[in-house]
Amino acid sequence: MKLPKYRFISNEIKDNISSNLWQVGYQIPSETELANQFSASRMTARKAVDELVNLGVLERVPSVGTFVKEPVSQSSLLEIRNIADEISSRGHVHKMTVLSKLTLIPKDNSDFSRSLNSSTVFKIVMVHWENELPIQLEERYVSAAQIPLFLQQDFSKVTASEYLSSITPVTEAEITVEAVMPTKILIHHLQLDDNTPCLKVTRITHSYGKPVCYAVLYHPADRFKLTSHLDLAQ
Amino acid sequence: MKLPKYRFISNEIKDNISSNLWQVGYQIPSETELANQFSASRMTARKAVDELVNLGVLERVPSVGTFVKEPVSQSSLLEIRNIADEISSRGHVHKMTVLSKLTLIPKDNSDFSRSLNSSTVFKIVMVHWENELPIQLEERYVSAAQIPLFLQQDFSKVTASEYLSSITPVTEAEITVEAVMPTKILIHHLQLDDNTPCLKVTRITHSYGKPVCYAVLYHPADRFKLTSHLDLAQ
DNA sequence: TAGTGGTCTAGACCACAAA
DNA sequence: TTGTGGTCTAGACCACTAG
Repeated sequence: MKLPKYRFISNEIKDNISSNLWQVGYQIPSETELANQFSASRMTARKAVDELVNLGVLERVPSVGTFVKEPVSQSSLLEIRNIADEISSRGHVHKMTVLSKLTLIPKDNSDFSRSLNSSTVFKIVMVHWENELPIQLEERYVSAAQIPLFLQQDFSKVTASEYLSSITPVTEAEITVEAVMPTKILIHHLQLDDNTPCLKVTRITHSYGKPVCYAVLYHPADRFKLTSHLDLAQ
Repeated sequence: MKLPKYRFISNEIKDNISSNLWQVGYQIPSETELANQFSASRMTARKAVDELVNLGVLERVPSVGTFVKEPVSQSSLLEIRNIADEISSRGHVHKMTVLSKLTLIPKDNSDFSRSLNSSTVFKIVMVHWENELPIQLEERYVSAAQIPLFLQQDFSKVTASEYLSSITPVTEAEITVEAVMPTKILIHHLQLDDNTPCLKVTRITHSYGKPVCYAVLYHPADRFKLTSHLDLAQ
């Protein structure tokens, strides 16, 4: 029932971070210092730091120090990464333009209405840019009943998926990936040759069993790959 | 450039597992024993075990011992299902034809040689058919040193991925998905129009850290979608 | 009771980065 | 030169399990 000392230390560190006392980029006390502060050996202090490094909360830089790490946006597996983060993690500039916002009463035969199962649906169409080059056209449908303020958000500051997951966590996702030839609209907005295929990613996200969002993402083949790393052990 | 001792120990353990000397459920030597075997302190031996526990390769049972853990079967997440199973689960007939079998001494600049890191590589090219319609062209590269009998298998009975996982379990995978226009060879073998894009799936699988297989799978866009279901909760 | 993993200590030496 | 993390040692005590 007793808390190990290293766990106590790592909890204290976590508290300092979650209370914003130690913000992203902050250099935490050295292992020796932590050991002194908590009257522990360096090995024990180090083990506390180890835990948080493995959790992705801290980052070690040899010979320099240990720092509070930028939290990774979404979950680990075939992670639905935030496109804005992904672009900026490549050191590039992300921009977003909205093509249209609509409120729809879906016909029952459309794909998204079957999935969302809602009487009123918001639709938004956006283009994401990486360094002035369009990289993704995003069509997104959400249930108006669940996310009533969806269309009033400014998605150039907080991406649509960030906004949605701040309201309601994503617990499940269905993903479909296809290769398609672009429509005229896609050719125009993504500035394509007519012979460039596109990756079409259709993603239905659920929150505790309820469908939240139906999204269709188009990416020019020559500017985009989908990658994922799987750890099958465990 | 020197390998830390704990890494050396964990490599030795991994070797014992991947060579099937220590099978699933096997109780590995205790930490004290490992320390003696490798002339290390118990803390160092323990750190080696820690690594593999975190990787999900080993499992500790307090007061009892440490055991080789069951790897989760390949099917769980974003699984690329066995194409034969998938086709027959749709009630269709699967057939496979081999286009070529080769033994290669890879040049260092090829994608697969960088990944496989092997001096001799087997390559096999196959086409999978669903009800007399070609649905996938598979290019597969494996390390000759690791899988010496690869080319002698009859993959119409046991698929290549089944054979490989019977020899050595897949513990990790890197997957890349792209949309590409087909080459002439693809157009011919997959019986395509020249305007049909293809999904190109590149998959590198590892077994306990060692690369096992580099596979490139091409699917006609109009006959194939990649789907996957994710449970993000927990 | 003997053996296991879980925790902890008080040292030590190293390579490296920054001042 | 100083401080950092990276590694390593040779002990120690504990709670727990199994024979």
